[in-house]
Amino acid sequence: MGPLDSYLPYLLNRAGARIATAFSAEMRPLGATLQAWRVLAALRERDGRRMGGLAETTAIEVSTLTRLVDNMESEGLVARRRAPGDARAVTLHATAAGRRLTQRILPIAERYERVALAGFSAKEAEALKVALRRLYANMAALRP
Amino acid sequence: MGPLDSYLPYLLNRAGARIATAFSAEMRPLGATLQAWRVLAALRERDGRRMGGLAETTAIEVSTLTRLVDNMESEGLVARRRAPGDARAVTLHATAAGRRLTQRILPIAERYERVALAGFSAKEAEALKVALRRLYANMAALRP
DNA sequence: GGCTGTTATTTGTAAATGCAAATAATTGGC
DNA sequence: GCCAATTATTTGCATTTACAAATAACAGCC
Repeated sequence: MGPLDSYLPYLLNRAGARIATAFSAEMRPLGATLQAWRVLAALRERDGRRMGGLAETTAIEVSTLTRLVDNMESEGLVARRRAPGDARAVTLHATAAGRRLTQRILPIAERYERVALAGFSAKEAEALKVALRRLYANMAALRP
Repeated sequence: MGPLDSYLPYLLNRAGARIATAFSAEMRPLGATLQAWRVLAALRERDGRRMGGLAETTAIEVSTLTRLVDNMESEGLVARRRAPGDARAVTLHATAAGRRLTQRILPIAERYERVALAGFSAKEAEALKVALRRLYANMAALRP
């Protein structure tokens, strides 16, 4: 293996960590966290998801998610309901307060997208996204 | 903001998390961790780095790194030395055992690079790396 | 040479994380 | 309809993590 900064997982993690750290710092004054935002964003896209599905799309471990949702629930941002037709499953729903918080975070998220992609042409940005989706799919190969 | 999976920080994190989880699982039987590997890889590239620089290149928080290095040191993988010319600073050095472990991990790391980039042409792979470096540089803009 | 402010690392502490085990409920045979 | 195997979520527990404060040593200025 050559220099570290030609190693893809390294580049990926390094960029991801930098965005995550900066974004987390922005969340703090709002009393939110990056992970909570992920959950809210996922629910904004489709409300009433199950814990398992939510874990999958947010890339948060289910047991971690359980406790994160505990907190968010006690803060009144989301509510758990029993899934209709399957009493094992739980569906998660954003509350009005949750949706309000989502609206406050959205412009910040949009700014991050812009800053991250500053200097990229539309074509380059799209190519990067396509590549990241592909890479994600590739990694499914050696999953547990 | 549109669908989640057109949001760049999301794509980045999701891909990164998947690689990290899978790679961590591979490290376990070796008695290593992903973070320890990052340190070893950074030392392989240049031994005798300082803690601060190491934190920077590995994207591990310095206080986290201190304790990670404590562990690695007690496992005999690395050794701290006082930096010559500056008694505040510490330089970190891989031991023979550390280098042996590095050699065992290298082929795994190389496999991950291959799997992640499966189906990418050399040109596409390089474009992705360039984009990730650029993105990383862009994010320096709104750092603490 | 002795302050003053800065830099490098560590430590205190509370919260987040992840694996494994536990719990609860479904499904598919039979 | 009952049992075994599977699926969805939660809990137990030990580790990792990050922010902030503490410590230690340097650098420049007078």
